[in-house]
Amino acid sequence: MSSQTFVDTGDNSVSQEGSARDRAYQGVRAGILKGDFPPGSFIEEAVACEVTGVSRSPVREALNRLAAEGYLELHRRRGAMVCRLSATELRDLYEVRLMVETHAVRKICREGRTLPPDLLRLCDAHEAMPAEDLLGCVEINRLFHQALVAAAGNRVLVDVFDGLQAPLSRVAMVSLQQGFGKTEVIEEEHREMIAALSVHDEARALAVVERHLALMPRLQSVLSS
Amino acid sequence: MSSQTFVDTGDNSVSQEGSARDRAYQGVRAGILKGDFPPGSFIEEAVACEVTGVSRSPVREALNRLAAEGYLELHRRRGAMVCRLSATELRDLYEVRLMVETHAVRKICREGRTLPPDLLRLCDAHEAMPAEDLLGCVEINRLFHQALVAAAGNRVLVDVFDGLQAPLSRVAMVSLQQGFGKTEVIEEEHREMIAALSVHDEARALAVVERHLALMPRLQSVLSS
DNA sequence: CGTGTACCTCATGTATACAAGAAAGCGAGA
DNA sequence: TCTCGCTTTCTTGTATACATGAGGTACACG
Repeated sequence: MSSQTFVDTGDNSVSQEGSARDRAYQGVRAGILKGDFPPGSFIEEAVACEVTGVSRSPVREALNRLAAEGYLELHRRRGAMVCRLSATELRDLYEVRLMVETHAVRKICREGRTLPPDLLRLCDAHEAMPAEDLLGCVEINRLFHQALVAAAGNRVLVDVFDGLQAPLSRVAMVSLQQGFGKTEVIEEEHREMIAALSVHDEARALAVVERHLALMPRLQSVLSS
Repeated sequence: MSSQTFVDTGDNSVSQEGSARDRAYQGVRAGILKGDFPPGSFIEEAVACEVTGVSRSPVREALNRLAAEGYLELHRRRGAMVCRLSATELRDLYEVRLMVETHAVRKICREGRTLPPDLLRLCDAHEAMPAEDLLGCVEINRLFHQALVAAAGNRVLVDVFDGLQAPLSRVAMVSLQQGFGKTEVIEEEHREMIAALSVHDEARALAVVERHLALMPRLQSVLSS
């Protein structure tokens, strides 16, 4: 999640061992995604401290970062509320996501860009991933699309895409939990995209992307809870 | 700057009086834009404390926010470095900005959306603004384009646009300081955009936007210093 | 004179103590 | 019994103290 401007250490993994702030960030984020902190609920700093085992200073920084990424809403002197996902926001979100990925696909095809080998490896990793590791599946999926956008060669575009990831990850997580998203289908469509992009078939690639992104915004009701 | 997910108090002004964190944020941001902290330099927390008159806790939170917005790069155990703006990043940035504003313009025209009265008032405000208030001009310009994008009716798109503002504001600031951007020209083009959008003339509106956004990325040399 | 090492300094990362405001609970009056 | 207001308590906002690791300097050795 390189939306935050850190010196990227290169590893894009979920490094559990890092600073106290990182542990707090990972812990609270996982809690939100897994549903331990439901939408609309407030996360008290003290609770976050107990959960993650660090003191308030790094916890506050983690909460600030999660707010900047769109997981939380900070209410002055009230605390951090887990964002609700409304139906309209979901629609807006997928419209913007489609705009971004469409732009990337067009650029890749028109400029004849070569795809990085990461994309294929991510498909294999997706296949090898145990189906019960929901967080892992979501992460792999995120990395695939991120690599796709990155292949367009515009770093700012990747940053924008990363900025959408907070609600997208939550949607994906709920989607898998509810049994909507089938990982096999997703992976198959990913391979289709690679096939179309490899030969710079813009029309076909766009069609696949649109179909792929049209699947998800079904589960509005589940989210606002 | 609603990139940060706060409960918007409604006023979009630069409220100097707020929490200590806000004062620190405003102070350091202004210092970066005015050039007191040149690109590539490190901002020590102690210095930021002296400048803004608050203690390290709120200063750290302000620096974290500025990093999330793209003003600073946080180096672990090294501190906060003012981001350099490279030529390629500038190119990428304007490509993405054009994508966003183009999308907004298309949507406004195709869906026959009415423009908010704010747009005209912002033009008047721009005209009335004293030319020596560079920060104020940059802010007005930002608000105009933000309102334009907002008129498309997609909140996420506005958030994405806001996320681009850090480097855009810096470019605009340098542009004015160096005497590149003429405020009269900018304002005139703004009025042209409004005219084209009011009658939903998509082709003309797109042409104006492209011309308007093509002006700026001239001053690569000035920025990386 | 150049280089390497050890120590020292200082900035950041973390923890904790203090201040202030908000919300909930309690009591008195209507 | 309901309502208004006060007090109490708890949470967040801010300040400061302590821990840790990076970088610089000085000294010794080749």
